[in-house]
Amino acid sequence: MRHHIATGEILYQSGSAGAAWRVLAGSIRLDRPTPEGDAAFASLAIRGDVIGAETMLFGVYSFTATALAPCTLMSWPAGEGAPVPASDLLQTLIVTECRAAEVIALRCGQAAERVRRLVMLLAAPGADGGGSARDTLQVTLPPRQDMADITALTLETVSRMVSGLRRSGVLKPLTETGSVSGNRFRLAGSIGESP
Amino acid sequence: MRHHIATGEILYQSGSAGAAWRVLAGSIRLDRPTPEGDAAFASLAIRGDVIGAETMLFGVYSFTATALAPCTLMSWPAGEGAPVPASDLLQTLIVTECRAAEVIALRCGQAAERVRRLVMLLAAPGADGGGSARDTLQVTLPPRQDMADITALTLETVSRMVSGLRRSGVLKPLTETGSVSGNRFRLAGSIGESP
DNA sequence: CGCATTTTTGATACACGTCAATCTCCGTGG
DNA sequence: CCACGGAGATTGACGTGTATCAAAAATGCG
Repeated sequence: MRHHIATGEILYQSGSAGAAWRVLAGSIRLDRPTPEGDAAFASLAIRGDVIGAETMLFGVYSFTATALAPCTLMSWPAGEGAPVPASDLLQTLIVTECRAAEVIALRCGQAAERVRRLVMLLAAPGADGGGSARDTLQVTLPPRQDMADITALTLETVSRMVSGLRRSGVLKPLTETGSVSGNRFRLAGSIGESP
Repeated sequence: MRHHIATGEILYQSGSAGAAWRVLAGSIRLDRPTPEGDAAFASLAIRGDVIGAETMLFGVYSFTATALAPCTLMSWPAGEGAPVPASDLLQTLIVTECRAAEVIALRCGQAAERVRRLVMLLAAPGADGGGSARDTLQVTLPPRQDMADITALTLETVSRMVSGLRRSGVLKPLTETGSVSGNRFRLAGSIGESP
């Protein structure tokens, strides 16, 4: 029932058959095929979001879903055969609209601000072993190319901005127990820092 | 049942009570209030789109809707009291997702391309008196500041690009019978022109 | 250890933002 | 009817933030 995928893995392809999912942890990028044949970034899904709901009408996915970080997923709705309540669909619709608005906002303003906002959006309350890691936020940053696609910047600019966030102390490298995972960070100052 | 609003008019305000609408003609911008107090562009609605569906769950609008051109609207769903079929909600959800993806795409690439794509998106089959105005596309361009907000460019850059489109013959000024409407254009070459 | 991939850093160019002046379009009142 | 004034649109000159090109460094993997 629960499903796990690693960074870079494709959860489903546009056009293939399948069902909807709820993202329990991690982040997912959705791409849609362009008339020119290649795929363009279309949206972002984070913890709590439902993706692939279009299959309930079409049977096939409209977008391609790729993991931006290790993800935990669950098929949606929970009760397999049962019809989906209208309120659940509405809820999904609203969250989707808001997520879209946030992604659109990620493409406004200067590069440093945009990358910072993306990092904040991806951050989740620290889910480390302890249990009650209260107000510490953590992020697993996606590959730079993906961050660039999302923010409409280039890979190089994103890299520079991430370096800046590290230097300014907003991002502190985090080492998993045992191995060193290069893209995991702890966030200083949870919400609304200096610009 | 049918409702008309003019360019610049506000259809509804974020936070106020009301119901959902279907856009029959024209285009609408949706803005969401930011933490800083002001409003930021959130999404775009064009012919066929349903907006304000969140009121079915919350009772109040999450976004502020402003007309970008003279609009014709209709309350949604058509049958007032009746419960909305799940398939209609799904349909709305899917269209919303696609629209969001298109808006996100409007913020990729160079300025000229972006403005051209926005114009194409807003264009509708010529609805002039004739009846069967077959493959002629027409647009009523929004104020330049709104086009700038949508494409994440500046008012001045948008103005330059629109001028470029006029000079290159893509946009041909259109005069209404009698009065001259400054922002109405006819499109040369309906779909997929040279970049 | 050696190779492929990703990330980082640097130098340079250009597309777009910024500031400012002018123009056009309307409505208003003399 | 024309002068006046305001709002939006257009155009120009200039500076800068980011893209681009290129190379080195770090990371992961067999």
